[in-house]
Amino acid sequence: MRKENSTNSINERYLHKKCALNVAIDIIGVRWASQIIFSISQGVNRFHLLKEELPNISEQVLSRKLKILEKQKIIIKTIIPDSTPIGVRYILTSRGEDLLPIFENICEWGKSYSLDFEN
Amino acid sequence: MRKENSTNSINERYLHKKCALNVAIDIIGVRWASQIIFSISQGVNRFHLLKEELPNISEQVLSRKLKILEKQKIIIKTIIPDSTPIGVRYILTSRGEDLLPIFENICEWGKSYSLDFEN
DNA sequence: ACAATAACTAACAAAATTGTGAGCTATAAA
DNA sequence: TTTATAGCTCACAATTTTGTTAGTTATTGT
Repeated sequence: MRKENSTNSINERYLHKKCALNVAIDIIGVRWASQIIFSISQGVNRFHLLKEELPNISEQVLSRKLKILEKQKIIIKTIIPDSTPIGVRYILTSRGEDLLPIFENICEWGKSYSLDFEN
Repeated sequence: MRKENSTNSINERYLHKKCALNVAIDIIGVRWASQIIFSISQGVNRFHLLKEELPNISEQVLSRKLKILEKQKIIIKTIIPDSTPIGVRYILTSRGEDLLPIFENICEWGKSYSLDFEN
């Protein structure tokens, strides 16, 4: 899937090495990721709930994004005991929770930005 | 270039409307953008200096990114008077400067993240 | 037996971002 | 007059991300 030797990949690695800012940006900067993390923090923490909350996301895309966030240790997938059909709940790790105050700041910045442009 | 009626565009608009967090993320989350803003804040504020600092970026890509940041009113392009060949200097707007403390936080988060993964 | 629900997955296609190669303008120094 | 520097722009191609369609498993309720 990913070509390790494309300029694209080389540039990605270059930026990651240059500054951890770029590492973080590549995690939170992809579509849906920040919104999913925020939604989970608000209690929208199950597959079908996220599907309702984000009506335009397909199941395959949601599944993919959750899997990536899990691999990045930002969320943990837990099985709800004694549930049928089997229930899954996603919770934030402490690393995931550390993002929430940052999101607050980014959001504030975004609001003042939107004021100028969307109106 | 951009298809206004693709699901991709519709989803983008949906997320922007849902929360300004997603507006901001779409600005700072594209390749090179955050690094360029940070570099300019450090005095690497001319076209050729940025080219040196980021050896893997092509002139066309750098030019494109600067133009977008200018349109977003994050940087301002100023002509250096009485310079030959004509010199250009990029400076951050106050909106651009407001990003710097946020970048600090994101960077800190990225560092602790990298500790777990890159080593 | 059949539909419904939760939570996926695989193969594929479309769209968007990112990068390439060549060329341009203007000025000045060698 | 050729070369160098600063700062670009164009048309195009490669790569990556994002979205689509059609399934699957397992269990419960009807």
